[in-house]
Order: sequence, then C-alpha cells, then structure tokens
Amino acid sequence: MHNGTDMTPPPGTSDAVAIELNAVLVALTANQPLVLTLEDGTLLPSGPFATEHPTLQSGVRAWVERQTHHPLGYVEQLYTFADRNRPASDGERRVVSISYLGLTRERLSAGARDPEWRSWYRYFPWEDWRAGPSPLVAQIILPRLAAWAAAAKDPGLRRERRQRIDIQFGDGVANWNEDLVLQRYELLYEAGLVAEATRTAADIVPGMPMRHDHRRILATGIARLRAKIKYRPVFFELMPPAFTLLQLQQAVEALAGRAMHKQNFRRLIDQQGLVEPTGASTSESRGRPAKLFRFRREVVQERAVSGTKLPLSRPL
Amino acid sequence: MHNGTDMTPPPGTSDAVAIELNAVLVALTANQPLVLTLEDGTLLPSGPFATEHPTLQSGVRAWVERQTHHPLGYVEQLYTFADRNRPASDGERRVVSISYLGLTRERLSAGARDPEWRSWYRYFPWEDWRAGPSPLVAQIILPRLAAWAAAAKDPGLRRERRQRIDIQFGDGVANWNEDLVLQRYELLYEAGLVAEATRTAADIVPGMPMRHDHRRILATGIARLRAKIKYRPVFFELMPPAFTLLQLQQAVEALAGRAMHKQNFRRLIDQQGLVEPTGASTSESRGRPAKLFRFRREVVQERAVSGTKLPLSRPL
DNA sequence: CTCATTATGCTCAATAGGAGTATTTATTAT
DNA sequence: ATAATAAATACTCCTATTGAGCATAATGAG
Repeated sequence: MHNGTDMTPPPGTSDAVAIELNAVLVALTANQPLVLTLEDGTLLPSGPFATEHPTLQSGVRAWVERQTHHPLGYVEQLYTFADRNRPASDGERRVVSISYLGLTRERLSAGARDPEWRSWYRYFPWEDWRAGPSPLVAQIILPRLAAWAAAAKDPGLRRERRQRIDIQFGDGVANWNEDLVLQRYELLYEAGLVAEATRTAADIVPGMPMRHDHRRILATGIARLRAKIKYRPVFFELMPPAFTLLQLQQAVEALAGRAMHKQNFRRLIDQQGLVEPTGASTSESRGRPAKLFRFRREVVQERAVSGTKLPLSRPL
Repeated sequence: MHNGTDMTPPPGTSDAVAIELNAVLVALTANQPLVLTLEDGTLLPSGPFATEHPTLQSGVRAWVERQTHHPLGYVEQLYTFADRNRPASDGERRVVSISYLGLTRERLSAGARDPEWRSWYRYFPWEDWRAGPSPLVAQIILPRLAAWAAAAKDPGLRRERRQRIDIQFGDGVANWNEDLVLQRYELLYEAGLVAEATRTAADIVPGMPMRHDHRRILATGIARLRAKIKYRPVFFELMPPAFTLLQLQQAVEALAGRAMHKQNFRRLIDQQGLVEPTGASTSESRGRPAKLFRFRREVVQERAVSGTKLPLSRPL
C-alpha cells in the first residue's frame, strides 16, 4: 500500500515561484496604533525576497531598517499565502507572499504622503471599542450580517451563519472578543460587505479598503498582536524609554481596542515586576504628577519566554 | 528622504525559488503522541508544492490525504523557513520550506517500516514529564549545559547563557514550562548537544536525530500543539468518537508531556460543557466502568474560536 | 481657596484553581 | 462468597486571582 518513496516525490517537480515579503509595521503615537502604508494608504510595504540574506527574518529586518532608518524592535513571521488568485507580476511565476509583523518605537517623517503611518482603525473602525461598544457594530454591521444570514436558502446554512456571526461579533454590546480581528474581516468578506469582495458599493461597511489582500494581512497582524500582548510583554517594544503607567495602559488599550480598569491594570503590572520607577515624575497632564517608569530588562526578557498577564479576559 | 516607490522595488528582481512542503502529522495511540515519519524515522513527510492547488492549505490537505487515505482533521501552518544552508537539490534554485501541522484520528498501517508512526518522545525524550521530572534533564542535560555556559570566556555571555538555561529548563525539578519545546531544542543545538549540530558524538544528549532541519520542524509542531491545547480544544481531532474522561485526560497528558490532577481535569471539562455522555459505559480496565462521552459539536466549534481552558498552568 | 483632574492606595466579594478525602462500583485473587 | 484492588466520581477546603469600586493624595486652573 505504501512504498518507501511514496511520500517524497522526486525533487525538481516543484514549479518555480517568486517570493514576496509583506510587512505589517506597527508603531504607537498619541494613543493611536499606527501601521506603515504606501500609495496613499492602499498598500502595505512589500518587496521581493533577495537571495543575499541568509534567512528570511534577517532579510525583512534589513529591508525595513534600510527604508525606515529605525531599528525594528521585534519581528515575527505572520503567515505565508500562496493563493492563486494573485498572479505574479512578472508573467508566469506564481507569487508566494510571506508576511511579517514588526514593532518599532519610532516613526519616520510624520507628514510624508507616501510611506505614511496611519491608524489601523481607519481600516477596521469596528475594532475600536475603547470608548465602549462600537456603534458601528450594532447599527450597521449586525443588521447587514443578519440579512446575509437570512438570505441563505438552506436552513442549516442559515443557522450556521447566525452562529458564526454571534460568536465573532457578539450581540453588539457584550461578548466582544478583541482577538477575532481576522475572523471578523473574513466573515465580512464572505458576506460581501467589504470593498475588496464586491463591485457594488451598495452594502459596504465603513472602513478603508486596501489593494490585493493587504487588508487581510493587516487583520492577521492585528489579531496576532492582540493575542500576543496578553501573554508576552511585546508592548514594551513600542514604548519610549520612560513612561507613566497611564501611558502604558493607553498603549495596551490602543492595541487591544478596549478600555481597562485603571487600578487593576497597575496592580497587575507591578505585581509582575515588569517596570521600575525611574525616580522622576512628569506633570504633562492636568492632575497629580505621575511617576515615570522604565521596563526592567531582565524581567522583560524572562517574561518574553515565560509569559505575562493582562487584565483583558472578560468578554465584555 | 523617501520617494513613492522607495519601499516597493520593481517586480521581477526576486530570484526564483522552489517551494517544499513539510508536514508534522500527529496522531494518538495507546497514550503515545505519534508523528508520521519516513526513511526509518529520519525524515518528516515532505514534497514539492504543486501549482495545481488553489491554496497552500488545500495542497497540503490533498497531498496528505492521498498518501494516508485518512481525512486530516485539522491543518495549521507552522512556519516558513528559507535558510540558505540547505541548497536546493535541483541545482540552483533556493528552497523555501513551508511546514504544516496536521492532526488526524486514524493511523495508517501500523507495522509498516516506511511511512511509520513514531512517538515523538523518541526524538525528544527530555520532553516527557508525565511520570514526574524527567531524570534526563537533571542528570544529563543540565550538567552539560552548565559546562557549556561555564566555557564562555566573557562573563556577560556566561550570565546570559545561565539565565537562558534556567528559564528554559528550570532546575530539573520545578519551573518546567512544557511549551518551550522549540527553544529548548535550539538551545541544545547551540550548545552542540544534539547530533544535528556536531560531528563529534561525544557530548550528545539522548534522543534520535533527523535529517536536515526536520527535528527542528517537529519541535516547532510540538510546541505549537502544546501551546494550542491550552486554549483551543484541538485535541478532539485526535480522539475516537466515544471515549472515557480518563482517556481524554491521558490524551492531553501525552501531548503536554505532564500529568494532571484527575478530579480537577474532570471538573474543568464538564464545567465547559465540551462533552456529553453517550449513555454507554465501558469496562475495559479493571476498576469501576467509566461512562463514555462524545464531544458536543456546537460547543467545540464555538470554543474553537472563543477558547478553552485546561489545568496546565502551574510551572511544576 | 475651590474645583476639576489625575495618580495612587486599599477593600471586598466572587471565582478559579490546586490538592486532598470520601464513596461508589467494578474486577481479580483467595 | 469474601477480601483486596483499581477506577470512577462526588465533595470539601483553602488560596490566589480578578473584577469592581471607594477613598485619599497631589497637582494646575480659575
């Protein structure tokens, strides 16, 4: 039934493909999660993979750092896509695109029109629940999704659609799981409610589209980052050397897209010993001056492996 | 400083590469976590990516199912490697290997010598802590790692090595984090303690090596699966249609490589409503017959998105 | 000086999680 | 039969974690 080489076909039968790298580069300014875009916000930075780099990771890092003139604090592979609906631009070769998530502390020239940092909530406005449940969900998205579900002829399919909607979007008020960025985007895509999925502008939900599958890649990056901050202290890559606890909290809130209980946030942070006071304090805001903190290298490094906690569990 | 096309180099400059797929296929029998291997256990199944498949995922699925004649319950992309130290076998083209994790309920012909299912603990014996702390760690690995750390001339490097060892291996008794499979393998590799990393058989630690970087890919798969079972009920893909709670627990223990408290395991499982009694019971073992359970489809599906819990938190 | 505003300390109740004891129901040995 | 043993299953306890809110402290604005 099986011979020895059954599962290892002879080499060389694989077609040649071109490798393209995509990057979701994230920074944080003024409580907005920013992502680096090109071409008036319609593309993520991307480019061919040059063979001179020993590894993919180092290729991405070098390529980004050459362009942004800033060090990339953290790089993580996101996903490899090879969907056939995007033909290679050089004619025959199929494109395999490998995407990366990168975190950086600095941003490049702010006003620039082409490499431009934009809040990711321009692409996913429904993902911002920092000021409470996003009205977009209850008022626009859920009704249209409900219509889409109802449009299914088969009762089983109808039920399945309703269940997926419920799991991924909740009821518009409670049961919001901020990690499901990608699933939600894909559901909207499937329902024809995003620009990339349809030619009729009729039922499209707010949120700026991107070319190719770049918005999907962005969704993948956001989802990964949101999931990650709950157990790895990656957010420190995005912070300045010294910061107040409120700034730290707001940074996390910007990423997670939801507000957190202030006192409990502080409790958790210093329980874990992630930060230490610098001694200085700041009074840039109106009220009582806040102490400044810095990350404790050793602990952050250790937690990078063994895990952290954030008060981001409860469904609402 | 930046012009419009700065970050999108012209297409076509990317070199042609060959895509290779690797699969970590996992099954579970007699409380052993099994992985499908070839060539006397020295290789993972791998093959070229054929262009006729619309997506990578469907390519993997089709390819595996054609070979094993069994459905693949769950497929997940693991990682994409493009390290230059592995030249393409067809001459010039560089190989990019995309690896996948697949879970399956059935195993194919048991006695076969070539596509053969082997316990993954043959490759990573130190990862099995089901019967308590693995003596391998305390008696063989830690002393050798300590020697490696001590061998560093630079005191800073020495300290860093010691810290990494401590975080990843603990003290041999406590502080074992079962998720760090990949990091541990990479540390051993760096220290020259695995066969793949050295030509001298002197200090090598027990555990069967594989060719190329396949053992590393396997480590990636195990690590991913161990991390995943803590918050996604993927283990149900590995179970038969009906099972006892003890069997379920032992399945999870086999994957996680550590024992769990029986009563608490049951409490957690039925708190979450993941399973329901079939009505039947079995008395294959000696004691009181156990009720048989099955997974509840709806709940498993929902949890697949929203998360599960397992009593696998404490460091020892 | 009073108020608005933010920082920070502390309490409380509910829950989750780790560990152990007790009881029930079978099989196996005597 | 009866005793010994092995599992399954039911409860109890204790502690740590977590969500929520109140209270107090320190500042600038008017």
